[in-house]
Amino acid sequence: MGARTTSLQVAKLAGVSQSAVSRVFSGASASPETAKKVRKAAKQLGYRPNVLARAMITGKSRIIGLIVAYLDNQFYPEALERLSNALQAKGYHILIFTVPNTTDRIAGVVEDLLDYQVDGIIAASVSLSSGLTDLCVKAGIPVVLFNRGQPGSGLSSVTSANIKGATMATQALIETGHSRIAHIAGWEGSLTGRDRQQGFEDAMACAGLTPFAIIDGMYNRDTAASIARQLMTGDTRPDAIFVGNDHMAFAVMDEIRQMGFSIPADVSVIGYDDVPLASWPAYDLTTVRQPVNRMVEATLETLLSSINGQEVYPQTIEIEGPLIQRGSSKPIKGS
Amino acid sequence: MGARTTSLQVAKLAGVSQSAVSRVFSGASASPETAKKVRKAAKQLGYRPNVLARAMITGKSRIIGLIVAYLDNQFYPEALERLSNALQAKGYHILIFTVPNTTDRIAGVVEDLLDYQVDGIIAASVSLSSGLTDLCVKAGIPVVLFNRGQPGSGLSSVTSANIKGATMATQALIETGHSRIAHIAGWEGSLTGRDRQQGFEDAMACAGLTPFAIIDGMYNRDTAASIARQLMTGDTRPDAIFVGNDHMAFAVMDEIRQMGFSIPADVSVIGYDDVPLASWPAYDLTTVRQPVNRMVEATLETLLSSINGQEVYPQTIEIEGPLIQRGSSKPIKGS
DNA sequence: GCCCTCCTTGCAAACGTATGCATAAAGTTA
DNA sequence: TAACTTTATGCATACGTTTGCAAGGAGGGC
Repeated sequence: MGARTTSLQVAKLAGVSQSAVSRVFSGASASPETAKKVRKAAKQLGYRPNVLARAMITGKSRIIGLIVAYLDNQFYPEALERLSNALQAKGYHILIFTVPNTTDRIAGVVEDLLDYQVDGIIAASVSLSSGLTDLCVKAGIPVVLFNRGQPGSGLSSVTSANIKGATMATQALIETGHSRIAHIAGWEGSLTGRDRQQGFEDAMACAGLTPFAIIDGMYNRDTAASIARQLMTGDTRPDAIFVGNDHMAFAVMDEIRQMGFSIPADVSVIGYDDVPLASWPAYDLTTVRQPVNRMVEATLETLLSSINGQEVYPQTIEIEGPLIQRGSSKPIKGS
Repeated sequence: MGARTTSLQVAKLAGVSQSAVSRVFSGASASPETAKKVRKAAKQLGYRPNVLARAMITGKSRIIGLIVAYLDNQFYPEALERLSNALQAKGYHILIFTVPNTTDRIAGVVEDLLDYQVDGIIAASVSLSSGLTDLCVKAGIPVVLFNRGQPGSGLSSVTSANIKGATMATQALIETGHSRIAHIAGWEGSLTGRDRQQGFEDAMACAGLTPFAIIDGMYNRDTAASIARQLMTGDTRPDAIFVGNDHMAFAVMDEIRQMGFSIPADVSVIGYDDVPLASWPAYDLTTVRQPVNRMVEATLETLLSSINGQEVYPQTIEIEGPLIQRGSSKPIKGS
């Protein structure tokens, strides 16, 4: 057992050379009759080409490394599933690397990745130090950042139009009569978080309003919840909270409701991402949609054309998504 | 670019043979001074061993194939994260294969898996036809079923003690005064679903009660929701519903609340899994905990000892978890 | 000082495939 | 039919490692 059949054994059975077998299975030219003999013998022996051996010689492993940090945020499993399905359809597969919250362990992870000779890397919500970036570039391995830009890194990135989305969300709050608007930001170490905060600030300034508060929620449920409690405890309270992502927004809603407040009567809440859970009645969260499908498509297109040798200059792709009005914020008048 | 440094280049720089370099990096014996020279040269060149080449010769790829179907059920991302972290710590990595809901495409997926020369396979909530099982056995690749048993398959499996857990949940409902208890089952094509149903029926029979209804929810949100609506629409309604997993239970709660009923005043709801979301205040779901940690540990222990050549007879491991009492069911009297 | 053992090291052969090169066969054109 | 082009095939090498084998050197016991 454990001895898989090789192309040589197939060759012998089919009465041809090992090269012939290889050519049949790698799509190179071969006469119809040889192909037939080879396929018959292969089926008989249950032969399938060894991907690793093939990878050694071609230099293409057909493995894509995926680095992912926040698997508890529903956005990422969904993205993972779509990435995986799309890649599988193209004959690639995902080698997954989960990275602990601490950023320092990422170095080891990237090195591990390179050891596997991956054809490309998708970094979801993860920042790469310039040293690591160099490592990948030097190894000739394309990297695409998913849902997290990194200016000056020279890497391609695919995100939603975070500034614009946050602006839309904030404007919607302003237009529905809110004036004491707080923002629980995403982690300020991430461009995505900073951009959403930027959009918030722009919209506020544009309306001549001062933010009620801006506090870093670290993309963390507990942090966000305790910030929400703090915000709702003072003598003057916000009448709306724009939260840096849905994952935190759920915690905020939970906390606020537990304090006895009503959403949106006492305070409106808007999130960002539109994860499936946002549409579930228990939360019914107004939020800015990140179009996962199109983000995934753009990511793969960028990555795969890099892999296929087309010189792709680092591009920063931003995809716009609509504001999805739901029950956690006051409805727009007249609509 | 793209030209990674090889052990041969390191050898030349260090003034030793290529074998020496290999031995240093594969942990074989080498004198301290050689090791030092090699490491220095390696660091200077940025050398790291090529895992694929190593895999070719050793026959060990240090890749574990993971087949997973329901990534929208929060239980699986969580399990995935823990599996990945634990495996990373042991020098393994996960090649992920998402499988569409249709069961027929699994064949192709398993073949793809074997092509990558994976050292082992974890099938999460997926059934393998006997043909596929044979394929893996013949290839000498150990398979462990995670959260889904498959009697007679000859494969090891790790699940929670589903019959017992379901019995506990049902008993809790009975003890708190419910008598018209319905069960929205997991997919009847899965042993996990059948076992939980079994536990439900046992407990009911034991108490001399007749199930109010037993309907297959297919592990699907929409299906579960429409069943819930149907159950709550008749003139006699259940006073409790035991749902086959949390994922469906959330849909059931959403639907019931939207109909204007109150939980647990009008109807108690109990789920199964204890995913993180179950403890969030919006649902506060009473549920049977599946101890993910211990299930992951057991899975890896079984899998890795198989991989390391220890003859492991197929084992069926069931891990017990407690009932977690929360607000979606009436509290036990006196507690 | 001799023999034996142990540790270290280099040589060379694998692992299973893809592919350049040369040759043979087949087809095309005049 | 001859010359030339295209297509098919086998041989041999290469990919980057691990590892059995043999040889060399160091050290210990007598």
